[in-house]
Amino acid sequence: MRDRQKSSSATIRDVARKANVSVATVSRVYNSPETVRPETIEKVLETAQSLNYNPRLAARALTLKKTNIIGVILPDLDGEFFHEIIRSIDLVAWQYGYYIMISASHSQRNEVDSFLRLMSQGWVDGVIMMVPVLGRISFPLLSKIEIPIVLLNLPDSGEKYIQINVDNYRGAYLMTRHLLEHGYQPIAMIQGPLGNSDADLREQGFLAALKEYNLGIEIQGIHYLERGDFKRRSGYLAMIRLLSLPVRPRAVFAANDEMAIGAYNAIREHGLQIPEQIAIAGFDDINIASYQRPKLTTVHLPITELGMTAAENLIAAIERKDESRQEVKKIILPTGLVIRESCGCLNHN
Amino acid sequence: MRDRQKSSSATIRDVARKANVSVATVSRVYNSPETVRPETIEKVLETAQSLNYNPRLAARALTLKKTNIIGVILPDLDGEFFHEIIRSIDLVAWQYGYYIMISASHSQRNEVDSFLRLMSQGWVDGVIMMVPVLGRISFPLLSKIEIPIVLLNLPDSGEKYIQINVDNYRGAYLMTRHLLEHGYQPIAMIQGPLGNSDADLREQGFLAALKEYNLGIEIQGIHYLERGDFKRRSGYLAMIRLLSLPVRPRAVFAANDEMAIGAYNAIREHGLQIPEQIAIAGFDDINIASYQRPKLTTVHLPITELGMTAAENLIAAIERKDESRQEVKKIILPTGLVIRESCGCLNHN
DNA sequence: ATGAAAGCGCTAACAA
DNA sequence: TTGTTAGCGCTTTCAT
Repeated sequence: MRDRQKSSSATIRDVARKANVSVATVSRVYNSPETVRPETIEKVLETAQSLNYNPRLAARALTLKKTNIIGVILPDLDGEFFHEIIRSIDLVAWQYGYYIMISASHSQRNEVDSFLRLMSQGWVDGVIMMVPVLGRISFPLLSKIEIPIVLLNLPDSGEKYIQINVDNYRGAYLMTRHLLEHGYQPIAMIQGPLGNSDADLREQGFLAALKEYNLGIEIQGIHYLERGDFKRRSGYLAMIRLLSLPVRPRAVFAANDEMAIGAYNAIREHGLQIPEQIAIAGFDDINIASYQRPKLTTVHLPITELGMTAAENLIAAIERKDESRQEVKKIILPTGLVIRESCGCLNHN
Repeated sequence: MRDRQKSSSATIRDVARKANVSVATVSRVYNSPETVRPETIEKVLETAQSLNYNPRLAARALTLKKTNIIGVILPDLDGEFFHEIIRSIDLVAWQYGYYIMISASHSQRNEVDSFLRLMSQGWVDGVIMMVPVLGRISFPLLSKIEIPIVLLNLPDSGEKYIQINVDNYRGAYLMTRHLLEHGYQPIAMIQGPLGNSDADLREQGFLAALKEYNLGIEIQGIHYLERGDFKRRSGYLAMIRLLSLPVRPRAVFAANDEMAIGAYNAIREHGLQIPEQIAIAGFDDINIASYQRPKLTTVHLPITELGMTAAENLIAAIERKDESRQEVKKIILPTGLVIRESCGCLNHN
């Protein structure tokens, strides 16, 4: 009458009973084994195994107020980036014994806010969040959250969170200089969408390099800056406008690879050669960049590092007790040039 | 002396006290509002809001033995598939109020088994799992898990789980027939890795179509089946072997798009034209398939449907009480042809 | 080194 | 309709 072992999994009490110890001892075996006698440990562990016992994490979470889950909120990213970010976060999370809970924001869902509410329901110990544009994030709401947050790729907003960025400015600056050094002029840029901080910084880097050469976006009254929206088609359209200029740009720097590929198409349609007549450079180093013909020269984004750094910092913040949990910190990860065929500079080096 | 409102979030008791009701009433407001008076509901909700109260899910999980989290275990997928699967699962999970916990299996981690253990720690109500090859999965371990499991894209193993597959056989069959109908002969196939069930089924579909035309993989003593490993390079190498045959195949069906793209390169290197001299078809319909020149004809995989169906079935199984939780069910999702340029059949239709 | 017991926040009988 | 109370499975003082 006493062995009504529920077929569902065993609890700490079952183990304690069967091993003739108290539940406290069983608990200790798992949490502070150094305080319990070796033989006891062994006995408990054996019993546990025979009962197929595993500590129920939810119960643990209740007492400890810690779930060991970290939330990851991502916008509508390119599949490749998405994958890479998750992978890298997962990699370090796993190492530290954390699980990851994901929200891939679909366009039909109020991504950030709605998920943040869930976060506040206590499922996660911390959050890694990437928001596409500053306006999309609600700082008042964010500030209600009492758990550590790591913000990815957000413009400098003066807000006090751990922020990890990629060096858009420098990447653009270096690429532009590279193009300039090889004598290309005029150089045009196909910009990203208005209000997108990545786009803004890339433009600034571009302009800074031009300025060093005493150039600007306007030469002889011709304007060499076109705006796109990061999508392929906008690159195509922007390129068409650029091609109809009285003086064609000798090189075009697209603010991302997708637009660069769009530009490829426009150029091909006009029967021009890349890089012989027009050099092209992109930004992001997405997978297909290297499959283009000619292979696209671009700026590499350190996605893996971004994810790993985010996870490391978040976990550090979580595990740093009380004080200074909401650390303020800004990390900028370096970008690097990937010189391939489309800029025509490969063998001049 | 009594208002030591901890700055950390409020509990159900705080709300009850402040609203002058019992905790049971507060709980009811959230779980069965129809059993409580409207005015009371309002009062409770207001108080809750003023206290910034949210039910602590971990506590709820403890009593209910239900976390509303579903686990997703994926192998080392292509970024695009990965993204798509997660997105689609997330989409329906969200709808039903579930969260998703992910494990992206890195090669350095014993993916399945180790994560399954975590699953058994009670964090998740069910698991969606996709394993690349049958051998990689441990059924003995699986059978210890007491929660519903949905298996994705697994070969028919006779095991009793909910399984959702994609119709590899039929896709390959249809594509082969398509090629045959347009008079191509001989047709070669670049196969996937040994033991991979997707690959096997694709081969079977291919052979079935050939047989209908009274053909086989061997014509005049020449063998038209080459094995690859689903990676681009193996497609390239296989194609080179195919090109050195005494009688070149008129069409080549690669068991996936990556290998088809590898084949493109080999063909180009030999100075041959696609599809004029050799028609090519792939399988998977990955993104870059349409960026190739000529655009790759391929078989479309219903990834979104796969993820959504998986999530729907898993949740149904979770919510179906006790009886028949471990339903046995096998769903096969249809694949479809995507006729583009590389098969040269576009305008014959 | 080990045990007894209180409590984490919530739900669900059972009573009223 | 609402309140009381006993757990859910675990950790952690405080005793022993």
